[in-house]
Amino acid sequence: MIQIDPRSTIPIFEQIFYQVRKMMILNIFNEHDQLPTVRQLARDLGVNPNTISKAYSLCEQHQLIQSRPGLGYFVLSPENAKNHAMKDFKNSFQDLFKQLRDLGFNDESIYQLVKGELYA
Amino acid sequence: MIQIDPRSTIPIFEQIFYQVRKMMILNIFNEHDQLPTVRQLARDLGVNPNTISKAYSLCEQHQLIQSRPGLGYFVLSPENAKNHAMKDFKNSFQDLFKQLRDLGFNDESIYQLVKGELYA
Amino acid sequence: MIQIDPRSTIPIFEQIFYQVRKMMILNIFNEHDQLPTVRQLARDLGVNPNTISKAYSLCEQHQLIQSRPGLGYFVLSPENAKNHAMKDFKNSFQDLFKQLRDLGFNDESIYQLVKGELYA
Amino acid sequence: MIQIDPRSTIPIFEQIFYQVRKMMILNIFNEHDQLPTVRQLARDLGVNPNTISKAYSLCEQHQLIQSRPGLGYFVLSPENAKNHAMKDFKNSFQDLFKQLRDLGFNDESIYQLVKGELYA
DNA sequence: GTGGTCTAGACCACG
DNA sequence: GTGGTCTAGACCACC
Repeated sequence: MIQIDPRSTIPIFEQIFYQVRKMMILNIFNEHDQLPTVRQLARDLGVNPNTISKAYSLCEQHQLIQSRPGLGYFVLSPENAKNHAMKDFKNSFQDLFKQLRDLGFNDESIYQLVKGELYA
Repeated sequence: MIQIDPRSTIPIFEQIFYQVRKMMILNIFNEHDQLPTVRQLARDLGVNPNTISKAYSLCEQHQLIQSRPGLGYFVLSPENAKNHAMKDFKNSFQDLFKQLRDLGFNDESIYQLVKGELYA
Repeated sequence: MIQIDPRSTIPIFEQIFYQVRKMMILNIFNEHDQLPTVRQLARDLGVNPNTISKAYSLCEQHQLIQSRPGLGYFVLSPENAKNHAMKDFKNSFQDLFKQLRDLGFNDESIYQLVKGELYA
Repeated sequence: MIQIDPRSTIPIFEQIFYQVRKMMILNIFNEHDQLPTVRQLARDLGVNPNTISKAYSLCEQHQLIQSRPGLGYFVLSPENAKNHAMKDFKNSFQDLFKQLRDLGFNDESIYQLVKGELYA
């Protein structure tokens, strides 16, 4: 289910982080579910187990999943996943708005630009 | 006039690229103007001249400025700068929209989200 | 009666060791009492029997309980449990004091810190 | 200046984290100072550069230091280091108090125990 | 079996 | 030169 693009500039471990977060938001991974084991996912994706560990550790840092040594990784809070993602998106939009304002755009013109793109 | 943030995660050469593009859009740099020399700007910003060269090369590559060997770099087309920036912004918005749609958001909810952030 | 937290970072076999020690100190387990059998406790807690064995072995190793092959495990000495726990606590405090002293704290400031926390 | 004990049960990367935090608190590392480079410290301590990276990343996660790719790691906030350490110590004391209370100790007897150990 | 740590060594981007 | 990513493979503790 998890897919990566080895040619992307985004590091593999980050891609996996986003994928796990996404699947938690889409309720494909639910609370208390066990994630694919580090070794299994490494085999499936054809990457090194350390890379998976790094991805899962990143998820754990952000309180999305939890490791139980000897057992595996388990989904902690899909709610956190959603909040985390929304925060990211809001920051991204605010960053873009700020850059546009710095370029002389007023809010009305930004609004028109965004609207045009959304319904393009 | 050009300012960089050494603590930012954005590479310095990219920051300079964006700043040059921005100053062309704001008509601070106008057509045919000469840009600061590589060495001068390197001194002013306290960075490696190679970094300035890389930034200027990036500008040239995108048809914003032009090098005249032995003389320096000169503004080519503020119009190109504006088009280039708009293309970037549109791509950024489209990327965010795509990610949100992948997370199950429909266009109406994306619209509400963006609107809420813009007039926050 | 014995409870564990599978989400804790403390290994389960250690948690069980501490619980047994605690129940001996609180006179819930008294001298000569038989402990729950390895299999029974494993079922009750939903953990691997090997984990229980490891916990009981640890208790035995510290002279808290005694195995009688073919019969089970029996409480040896609640007194030892208490002494063992006190030694642990004293070591923990001494470790913390040492670390604080290494950070430049004098005994008076440590005293104030601890007092503040105790009666917080 | 940084020292590790390879035989300790505490992972090397954590030992280094604590050492860096300590040296920031003791003003051996001051704001904006550059830390030893990853490769240099790896050579000095005789460990793998990846281990140093992991230690430094941990420091960065906790907002103690900051990486500037291509330049090195730099001290961010000795104040954060102090706050972070104090939080750790307070949690440790509270944990010990809680365990003692669970064993039937009242605050007065805990107070006497700690006082006795501190001025032992 | 599981995750966690560590080593050795390669390659890349940035300055 | 710097840090960042990734691989391959080892060893450990825990279950």
